[in-house]
Amino acid sequence: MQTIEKLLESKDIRVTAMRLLIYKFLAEKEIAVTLSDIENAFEKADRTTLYRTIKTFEEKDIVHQIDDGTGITKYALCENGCNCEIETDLHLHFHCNNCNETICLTDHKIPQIKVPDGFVSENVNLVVKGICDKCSR
Amino acid sequence: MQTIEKLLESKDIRVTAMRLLIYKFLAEKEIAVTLSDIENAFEKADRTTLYRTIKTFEEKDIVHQIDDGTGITKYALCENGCNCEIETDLHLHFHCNNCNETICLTDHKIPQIKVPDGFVSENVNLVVKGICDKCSR
DNA sequence: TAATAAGTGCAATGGAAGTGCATTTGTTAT
DNA sequence: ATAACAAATGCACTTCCATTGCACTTATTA
Repeated sequence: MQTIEKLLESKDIRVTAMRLLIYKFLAEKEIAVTLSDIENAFEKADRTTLYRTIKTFEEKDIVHQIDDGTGITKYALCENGCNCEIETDLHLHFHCNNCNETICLTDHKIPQIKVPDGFVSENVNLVVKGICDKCSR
Repeated sequence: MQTIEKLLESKDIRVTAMRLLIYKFLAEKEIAVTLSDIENAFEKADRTTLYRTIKTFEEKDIVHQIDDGTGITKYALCENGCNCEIETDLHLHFHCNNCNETICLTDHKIPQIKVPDGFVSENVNLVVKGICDKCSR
């Protein structure tokens, strides 16, 4: 996967075996994953390494953090051209109360939210909870 | 405060000194509070009691839980007639990145969110982050 | 007033996040 | 090529919040 290496390099991240594996793992997943998920997938690797890898990815805008209300932070790959830090680019997340999975609804942007005078909106976190398409069938 | 007692009884919650105090504490606060906040306010009481009291309040829809992304769950009193469990009644929460306080914007209802076919929306959690009115002055 | 249920307090557990330090691996310059 | 250096990884440990089990106290009801 030459492309992943290029991507990492373009973000000033050194290419290591671990990072390639974790990137691939995230890319295969369509859902947001917890640190434990990654841990289970790579039992040979140390938790700290996985933790720091994810944090590195997060800093470099390769993954974004999701707070779906379960109390456990999840992570998902940013899409091509995803600018997580830009407010207007924020998409919403769907958390299934049945299978407990959280997915990015990338093409569903968050509508403009009005806040009272004096309040300055910098960021919006929107999680819709319910039953996902797999579980509702 | 006869009214608080009536309220608790109407929700099938036994009136105790502790519960009245905690209710009053929450009523005085305009912001959402953490368990630690309550703990600090009632140093004589045990943490467990406070925890279970809040949980009881939550079950009976007297308070609602707020996940503002700080990783610490906060709680706030439901307003009169607030039906937290009803989707259409959901208000949004504002978290100030400066003073770290979270408040309910009760009169700001969450706009209708469209989800893809197959997805069933049951609940929406919306947290706007930024600078609150006190800090922006 | 005895019996019972609910509320409270103490102690302990578990899970996730985060940090310090030693070791290994990779990069760069001589 | 190799020494010097920087980054990455692994291990151990700590902290913080959430949660539970059990004993004890308080309130309710028969």
